[in-house]
Amino acid sequence: MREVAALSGTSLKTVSRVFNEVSTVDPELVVRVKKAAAKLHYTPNMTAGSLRRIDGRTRTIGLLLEDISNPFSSVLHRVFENYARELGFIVFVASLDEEADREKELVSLFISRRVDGLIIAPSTSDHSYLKPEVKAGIKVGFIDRPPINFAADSVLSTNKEGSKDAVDHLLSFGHKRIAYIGDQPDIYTAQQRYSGYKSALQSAKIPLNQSMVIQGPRSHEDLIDQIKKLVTSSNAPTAIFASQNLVTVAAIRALRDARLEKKVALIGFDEIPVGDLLDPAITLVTQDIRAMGEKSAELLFSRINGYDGKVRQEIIPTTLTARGSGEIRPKF
Amino acid sequence: MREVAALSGTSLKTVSRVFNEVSTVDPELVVRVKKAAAKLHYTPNMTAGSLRRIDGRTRTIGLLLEDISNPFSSVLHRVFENYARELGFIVFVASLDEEADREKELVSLFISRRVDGLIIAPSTSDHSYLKPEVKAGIKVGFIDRPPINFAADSVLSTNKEGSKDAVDHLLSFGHKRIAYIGDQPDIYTAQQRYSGYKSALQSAKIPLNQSMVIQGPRSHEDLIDQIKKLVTSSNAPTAIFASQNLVTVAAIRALRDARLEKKVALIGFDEIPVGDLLDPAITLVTQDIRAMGEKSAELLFSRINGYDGKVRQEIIPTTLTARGSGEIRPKF
DNA sequence: CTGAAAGCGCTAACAC
DNA sequence: GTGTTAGCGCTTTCAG
Repeated sequence: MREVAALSGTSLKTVSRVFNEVSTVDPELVVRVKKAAAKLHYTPNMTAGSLRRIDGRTRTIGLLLEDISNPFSSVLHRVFENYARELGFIVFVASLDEEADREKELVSLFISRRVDGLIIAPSTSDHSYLKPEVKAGIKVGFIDRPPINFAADSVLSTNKEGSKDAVDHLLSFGHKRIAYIGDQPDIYTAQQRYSGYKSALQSAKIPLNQSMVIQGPRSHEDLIDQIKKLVTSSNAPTAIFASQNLVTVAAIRALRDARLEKKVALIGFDEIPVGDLLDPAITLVTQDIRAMGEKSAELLFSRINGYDGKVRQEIIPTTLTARGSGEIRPKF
Repeated sequence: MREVAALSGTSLKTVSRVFNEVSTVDPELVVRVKKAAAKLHYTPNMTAGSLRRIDGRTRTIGLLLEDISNPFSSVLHRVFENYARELGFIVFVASLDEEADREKELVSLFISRRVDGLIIAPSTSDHSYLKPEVKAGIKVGFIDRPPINFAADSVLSTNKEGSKDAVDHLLSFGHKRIAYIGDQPDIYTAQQRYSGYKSALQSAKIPLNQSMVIQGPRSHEDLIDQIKKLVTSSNAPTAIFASQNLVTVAAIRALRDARLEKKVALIGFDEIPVGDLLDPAITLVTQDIRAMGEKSAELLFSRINGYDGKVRQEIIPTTLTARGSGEIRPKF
C-alpha cells in the first residue's frame, strides 16, 4: 500500500480511501491510484483492515454443521454462501459429526479467527459456554436444533408435527401396526419425530408397542438386518415410518431384500435423492432446507447489523408428498 | 492480551509464548497465564498474529468449486476440511456455477483474505491472471479440470478412458446404436468424455452418428423431452451413455416415461445416489472423489510447506460397476 | 528464560 | 479534498 501511494504520488490515506470507495476523493486521483495498484498487483489486505476498523468486523461468519458432505448441510451452506456474498461476507464451515466437544473446539477456533457471527446445528450439549462470547460481541444463531441452557435465535422444522402427519397418513389408509425406525434418541430431531409418532398413535388410541420401535445408533448394515427381521416376523408391521433419510434408505433396502416393498407401506422423513424414481416411489415428509437457511441467515445478519431485540424462534413447516409407498393399504 | 499479561504479572511476550507453545517458558508461568486468560475469556486473535508473523501465513486455504450444494463439490470440501483440520488450517469455500468471471472475482476476494493456498475446479477460461499471485507467494492447485495457459499442480480423473470403458462395455453386449448424452461441450470434462465415446466407436469401426448425440446446455425438462424423442424415434439407439450425473437422471426419467428402462441399456458417468435401488439398478462409471481430494490436498500442502519443485499432474482412475442397466442386450 | 521496543498493513481521528 | 500521526493485537528482534 505504501508502494502504491508512492507510485501514484499520494499518501497512504488516499489509497485507503480509494479502496474503501470513499466518495470525496478527486476522480483523477482515483484513476492514478488504481493504475498504480494494478501495476504493482496490489490487493488490499482485509484482515489487516479489520484489525484497526472501528467496529472490528471481519465480514466473516462461521457455520458449524453436522457433516458438510451430506445434502442437508451442504444445501444450508450454499444458501448462506449466497446470502453472505451479497453482503460481502465470507463463510467458514466445519463439520461436527455429532461430537459435542468438537463443537466447543471449533467455536473457539472460529472465534480466534474473529468471525462476526456463528450458526450452529448443535450436537446435544450445554451451550452456556457461549455466554461470554456473546457478551464479547459475537452473534450466534441455531439451526435444526435449539440451544440448551442458552438463549439465541433459532430456526427449526416442524419435526413433531411433520412426523404426526406421516403417521396420521398411514393411519388414514387403515394401518394399525405401524413401525417407527429412527436415529439415536439423544438427538433432538430424533426425539421430536419419535414424539410425533407416539402422539399420532395416541390420538388413534393405538397403544405403543416397543417391538415396533427401532432406534439407533447402529451401522447401516445392522439397521437393514434388524428391519428385515422385523418385517418378516410373525407379528410384522403393515407400515413403517422412517424418521431420517439414511434410515429411510435402510428401510427401502430391507423391504427390497424381503420383497415386501409393495406390501408394506413406507413414509420417510427428509429428502431422498431420486426417491421418485424408485418403485414404488417414496412418500416423504420433507423439510424446506432453503427456507431454513434463508431465515437463519436473515436472523443472524439482522443481529450483525445491529438488531439487539429479543430472541426469536422460527418454525419452518414440513411437507408431506404422497408418491406411492405411503399409500399402500394393509392386507388383511 | 495486555490484560492477561497484567493479571498474570508477566509481559506481553510471555503470554504470546504460552499461546504459541514455546517450550522454554517456566511451567509455573504457563499455569498463571492460562488461568488469567481463562478468567478474562481471552482468545488469541489469529488474524492479528499472522500480520506480523515472519512467513505471513494465515493458515487458511480457499476452495473454488462448482457448486458446493452438489455432492461432488461437498465431498471434496469434506476431504479438504479433514486434511486441513489436522494441520490447523481452516477452509473457505465458494461456488463458481460455471461462471468464468466469478472465478477471478473470488480469487481476488480470497487473496484479500490472504489465504495461503487455493484449489480451483475451474470453469473454462484463461488462468494466466494467476501468474502474479503465484509470484507473490500463493500456492495454487487445480482439481477436476486442468488450468489453461498456466502451470500448476492438478488432479484429474480418467474422464476419457472411463467413458471409453463404458462404451466398450455396451459394445461388448452387442450394441451398435449407442447414444451419447452430455453436458455443454465447452466444459473440459464433457469434452473428454465425449472424446472417449468417439474413440470407443472408432475402435469398433462404428461411424459417429450426430443424431445419436445430445449435448447441453438445456434445462432438465428439455433434456428429458429430447431423450424421450430420441429413444422413441424410428431409428432409436439400443443403448445410452450419459456422461454426467444430472444427465443420467434425465435419461432414467426419459426411459421410464417411455417404458423403455428395461429395453434400452444405460451407463452413466458419476455417482447417482441410491442408483442401486432403481429397477434396473444403474451401471455407472464413478470417480474416486475422496482420492481426488486427498491427492489434491497433499499436493497443495506440500507446496505450502515449502516444496518448490516441478508441476505435478495426478490422474485418478475411474471404476465401472455393472449393476444391470448397462448389461441389457439389444433386441433385434 | 524473560522483557522492551519496533513494526506487520491498515484505518481512526484530527489537522491542514 | 488530502495528509499526518497513532495504534488495532500480535510477533519479531535483540538486549538483559
